[in-house]
Amino acid sequence: MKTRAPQQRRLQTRAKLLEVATQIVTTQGYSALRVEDVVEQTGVAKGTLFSHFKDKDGLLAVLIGAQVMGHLDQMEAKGVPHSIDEITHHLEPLLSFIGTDRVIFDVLLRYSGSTGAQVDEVITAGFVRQITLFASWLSEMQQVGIVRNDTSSEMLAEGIQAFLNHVLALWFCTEHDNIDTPSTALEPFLQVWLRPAV
Amino acid sequence: MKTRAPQQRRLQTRAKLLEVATQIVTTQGYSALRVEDVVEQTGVAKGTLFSHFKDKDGLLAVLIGAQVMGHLDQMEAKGVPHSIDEITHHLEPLLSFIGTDRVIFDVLLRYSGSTGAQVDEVITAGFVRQITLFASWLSEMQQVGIVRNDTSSEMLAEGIQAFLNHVLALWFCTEHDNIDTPSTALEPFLQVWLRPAV
DNA sequence: GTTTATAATTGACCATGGTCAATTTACCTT
DNA sequence: AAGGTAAATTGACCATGGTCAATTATAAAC
Repeated sequence: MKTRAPQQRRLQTRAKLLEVATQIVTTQGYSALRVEDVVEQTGVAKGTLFSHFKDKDGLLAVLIGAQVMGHLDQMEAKGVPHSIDEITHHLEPLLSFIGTDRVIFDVLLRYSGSTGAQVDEVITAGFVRQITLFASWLSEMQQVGIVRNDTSSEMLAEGIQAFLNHVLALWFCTEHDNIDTPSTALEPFLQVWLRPAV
Repeated sequence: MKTRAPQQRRLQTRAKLLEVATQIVTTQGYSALRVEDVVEQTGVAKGTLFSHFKDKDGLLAVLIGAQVMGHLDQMEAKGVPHSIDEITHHLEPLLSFIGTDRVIFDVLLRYSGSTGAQVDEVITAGFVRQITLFASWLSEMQQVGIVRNDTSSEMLAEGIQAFLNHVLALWFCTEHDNIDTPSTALEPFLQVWLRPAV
């Protein structure tokens, strides 16, 4: 199957859609995004949006993916954590971003595990990158002896991912009448998961 | 606020709704459940369904909750596992039930963490019971020395929950082109999470 | 410049979940 | 039995995401 390069017009339309969607999302939040609003404000028909994005979640995934990538940049810039606590600190901005809106979490979870399948997907790429980043941290931390050494850094990285999702799920379920923020709740799990045998 | 006991009629209506919904779900699967179908086959108006259940997920939660409770009964009957592997075996039926349909996972996840808030909710009750069961297993296993003793059994139980959700999320994301079943994937995580320091 | 093939867009239409003012039914009081 | 009151039910209506045959714009071929 041969695919032709997209025309200018299409790229412009896509850019405009994303611009409008971003605008709506930043002023009203992710949950408030309505397909109707996006197409109306973009000045385009509804069908057009769905020819650019598989579904509403596909659009959201692009928006959210961009944010996640930004956070990953920040995290990467901070360098390898010196302690398990510091992992939590590095993660805090990402966690509180996801914690602001349930739909962010939902979209991330839906696309989370597709390791390598179609890497063009922003979310997938983000997850791969995140796991890779975690693994590189952990590998170095293992060498310094502040993280357990009896299993691979990849396994440990995936575990962090699991705990991340766990505390986020709790965060949304308890309707925030909970005292712990996601990153506070994460801390003890990481300690038990990562600390070397005594 | 005083609440009067529900009348016979209401109980019958609810029972009929659940009966029909169960029928649809067992023949066509959870994803195929349509509110329209349920009310039509029950011979009742749409509004009635929503006066009995908060929303479609609320209805699903009752159906799914019943199944989960059944699985918990089975698990409880099997007694305390003798090894970490055996935990996976005990969990396998529950895991493969959840693995059959994404909506089961979604509903469970949405209601998962509401620890104690309104225990009338079936799902919440199921989760509380599950965590309690895990914790009791782990506590005994800790005493025999086959599970790490450097943290509470409740913490370990919650961790199992996190890994359960993790492998299930992976299972649905990879569209099953994955070789590992959820319970196969779970095994290594439990080993690393639970095994005592060497 | 005309023709032609394919990319891009359109918008009427559909599917499905959910709401709520109005109506009917059941129960209690006198 | 009549009347009153709250529970239970109704169904027309709405909100929102998504589809697809038909139409229009673009670029390549001649």
